[in-house]
Amino acid sequence: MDNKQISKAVIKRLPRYYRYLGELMQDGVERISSNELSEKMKVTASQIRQDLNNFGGFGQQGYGYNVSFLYNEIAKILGIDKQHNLIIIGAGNLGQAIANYTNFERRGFMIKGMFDVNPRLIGMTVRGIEIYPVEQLERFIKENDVQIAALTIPKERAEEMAEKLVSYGVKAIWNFAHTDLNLPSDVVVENVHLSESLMRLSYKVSNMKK
Amino acid sequence: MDNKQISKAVIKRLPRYYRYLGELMQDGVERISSNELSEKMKVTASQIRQDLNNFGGFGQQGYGYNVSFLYNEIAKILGIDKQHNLIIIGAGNLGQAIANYTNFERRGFMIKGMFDVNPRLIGMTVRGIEIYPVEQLERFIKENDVQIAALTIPKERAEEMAEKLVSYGVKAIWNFAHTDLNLPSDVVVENVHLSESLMRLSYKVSNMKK
DNA sequence: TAGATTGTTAATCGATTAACAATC
DNA sequence: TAGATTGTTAATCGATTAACAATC
Repeated sequence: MDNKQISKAVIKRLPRYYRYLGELMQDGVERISSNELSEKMKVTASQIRQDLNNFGGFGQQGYGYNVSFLYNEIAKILGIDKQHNLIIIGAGNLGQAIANYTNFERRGFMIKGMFDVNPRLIGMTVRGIEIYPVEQLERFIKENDVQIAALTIPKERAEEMAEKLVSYGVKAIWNFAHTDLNLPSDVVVENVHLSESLMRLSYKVSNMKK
Repeated sequence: MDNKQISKAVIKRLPRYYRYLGELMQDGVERISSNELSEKMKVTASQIRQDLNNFGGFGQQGYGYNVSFLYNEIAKILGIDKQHNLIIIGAGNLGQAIANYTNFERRGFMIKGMFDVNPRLIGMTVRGIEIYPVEQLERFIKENDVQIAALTIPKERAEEMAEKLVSYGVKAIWNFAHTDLNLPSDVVVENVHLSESLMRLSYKVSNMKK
């Protein structure tokens, strides 16, 4: 919809704005200025105004921002005002952890099914979500209009599986495997590399001492 | 040890270098130039050289970098050449997923125990790691020299628990709770906010179309 | 209207890339 | 020595912050 390219740094911050605005709503706050919000979030008010103005003038001079309006606008920007169908590849602990997390569904991410190669898991359910054999992937993806696949399998099989998923019509991979996926440029990949996160933590601990 | 401040962007990239170097080692590659590595990793050779030179001259003109030497140097920088004792707070799926991930231990992160409030879980073990009641936290942390705590509990109890952990001597929190922790500045926090990651994915999917 | 606060331009800061002399 | 490639300085690019006129 927008023509000018929004910077990656801005996108990265949007979900955090969304989270804070949600909390403000729960607390019954109706309006907030960029200055108040900046104190809460520990960022500059300037950055908040700059970020939001990438998408349009959501505020009002002399008043600030209407919390619930802004909340909904950010939801639209993030595309979480629409439903997304999601499957989980790999029904191990991590896959099950994701399946158990009900908040995703509240944000429009419908977990349609889980898939695994382990015959002992097939047919079991996690919070009502069934585990299917990977042989049924193609049909399932097409029948259920699956756009997103969470990939929680060992890195050795990740790339091959990702390619398969894409060929079946998946548009986005939420990649938990400890490897980079090389996929066509029209496929979206969001990486969650836990081991890298832990190493960054290690760096900070090791180089603390001040 | 170093005096000049290393930029956050550089630190963020280090674990990825480490991963690629590890793979090169496994493939029996002994030396690599910044140019070859840049092609593999899809970054500029300039960036690689700049990044590494924050920490010292690891390469050699006309030769490139010795893979295993560089691998070990980055391990030292990241502090993963030393052992870190870690506990997991919250023995749900996510906590168990972390406990099951053996690679962490290969990198020196020893998972000493898990803790939960649910009496039904107490005494159970995950891959030999025992689940203890939270009442034993203080003693356990002191007796086992625990530096790092992975926090996989609901956001409502996260801040309070984090403060407790810090008061017991924990120096770093690996935070999976969907909230920001406000802790003393000498405590290290590394956030893994899965719901924010999924929203970023949603943004990318929704604004794709090119 | 006066006060408050946005939207937006300009200034600053930091990070990335390019270029090349140093040197193995 | 000649060729290759680093280490490092300089140039560019992008992101953040400051400032203030516009306006509710």
